[in-house]
Amino acid sequence: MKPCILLIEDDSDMRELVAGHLEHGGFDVQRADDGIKGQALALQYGPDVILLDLMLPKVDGLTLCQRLRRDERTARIPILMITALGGTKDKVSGFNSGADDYLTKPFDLEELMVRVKALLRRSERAPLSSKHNEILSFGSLTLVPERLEAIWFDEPVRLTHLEFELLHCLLQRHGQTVAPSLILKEVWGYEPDDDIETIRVHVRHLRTKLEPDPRKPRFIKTVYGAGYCLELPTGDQIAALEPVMREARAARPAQARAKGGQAA
Amino acid sequence: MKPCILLIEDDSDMRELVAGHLEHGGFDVQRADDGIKGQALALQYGPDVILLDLMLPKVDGLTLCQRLRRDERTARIPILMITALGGTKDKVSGFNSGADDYLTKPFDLEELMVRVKALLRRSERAPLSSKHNEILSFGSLTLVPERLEAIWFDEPVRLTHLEFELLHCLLQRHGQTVAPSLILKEVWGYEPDDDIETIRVHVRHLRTKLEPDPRKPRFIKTVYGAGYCLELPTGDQIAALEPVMREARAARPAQARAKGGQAA
DNA sequence: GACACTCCCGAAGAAATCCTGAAGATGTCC
DNA sequence: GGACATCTTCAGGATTTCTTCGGGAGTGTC
Repeated sequence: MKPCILLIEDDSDMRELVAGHLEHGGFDVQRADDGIKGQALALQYGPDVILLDLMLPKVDGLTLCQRLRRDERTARIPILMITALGGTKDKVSGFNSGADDYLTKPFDLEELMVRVKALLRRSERAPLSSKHNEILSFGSLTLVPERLEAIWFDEPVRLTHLEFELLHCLLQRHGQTVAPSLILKEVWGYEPDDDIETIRVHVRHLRTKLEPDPRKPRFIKTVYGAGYCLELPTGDQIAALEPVMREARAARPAQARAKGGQAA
Repeated sequence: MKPCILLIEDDSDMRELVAGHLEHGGFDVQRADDGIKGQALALQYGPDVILLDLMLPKVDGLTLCQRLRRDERTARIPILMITALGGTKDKVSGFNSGADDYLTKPFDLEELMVRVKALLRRSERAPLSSKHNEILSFGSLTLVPERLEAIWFDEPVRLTHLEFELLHCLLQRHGQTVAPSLILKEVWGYEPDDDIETIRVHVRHLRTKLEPDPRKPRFIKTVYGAGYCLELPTGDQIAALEPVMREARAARPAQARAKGGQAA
């Protein structure tokens, strides 16, 4: 039985290119060229995965995504969003409408294939959001569990598993100081042990990846004798910080952030 | 069991938008369109979180917030304040009247979600300052155990553990003279020893952080031969003192208050 | 005013906590 | 096995916080 994929994309060239590749890869592909038809087809066929372009006529991708999530019949279908990153912040912060993964144009067809298969695999073993596999967004930060990535001021930052969990833990308690014991329980699953040293190292790694100047943390603050506290910018602060972030990134080699991160 | 949220907002469009999103996110939402109804519903339902708009007919948000805090039955419900103004002034005065978190319009619905969930999680947080976990407020002073901070005349002041405990101890006995032996027992856990010298130093630190002129204490007074006594301004005195505080802060380098405090 | 007592100040030592850099340990992929 | 990424552990140093101490100022009593 071939897995069924719903492809919602208005540009016909792109649509046929992608659809052809998927069909050649052994998938059944349903096509839609706007949001309305997309929603109808999603209900009609109950596809295994939905590929959703962000820019769509009639109903845009974000709205459609939310609608699909709201409807019980389509709520648990994995959605892969296709977008042009680096545009307005609204798009990035809009990932929270319930997508499971994303892909930026232009993308490699093989990479698309890999991601679709990953989504299919995941929906088999983890029927619903068992832990956190939903995209979570807050201001200038977006966490994408599917690819262990943080989109931070419009640029993807690769994280390790523990770094991701740690950041997730702090984000869930944004503005609050989180005690080491709680972090250990949530991220490591430890009990009343106190291996605080390990936390420190991972916090440092997060800082080198996110902070403009890791020596003087702006966002991941430490509260002496109490724990760590995440303080993300909101509203106007985001726009005000953008030049700072850009400059900091230009100063540091990009590879130090994207790949090595801590060792380099 | 769904967590219950009380949403107090006069603008009906905004109210339904937020309420819908929260309900979709798995919350029970009670709605109120003015301060009076809001207070009534808070008592009736005992919600887990209260979303409170600042601009309200009948009773404004700040006043309502203070009232809710004063009433034993609603005192420990987390309050998330929503306002159109982004000025930090309003923000801290929001905290000052007892709010736990703060959001400015326009805000991202997902961000609201994260904050609400963070507030719900508060109960499980590890108490930072050993015993006290709840925001304690009196006039122009608010103690936030969450961050080991005191909001003092609309400006956050970072405290150390002992400073916080000491101030907390004095605030709980506001207007009374607290004997050193009692302070030692409450803050240090000592018994009838007399290490009064240590107390003096910490009182001094508090004074350098809070008093306009630490040499002539206005608020943390010493009662010769008896102990210390906290006397905070009330009512009109607060407004009268604000220019004094502002001037004192401008005269001293900000870093001396926020960071070093005592050593510098 | 002399005296004992209490309190404030500055600073320096002690202790706790945190950061840094780097080295092992482990697991994965080719 | 070797290259690589990740996680943990550790020692040294920097920072923050807490305590202690001597000198001096203030307070109350005789």
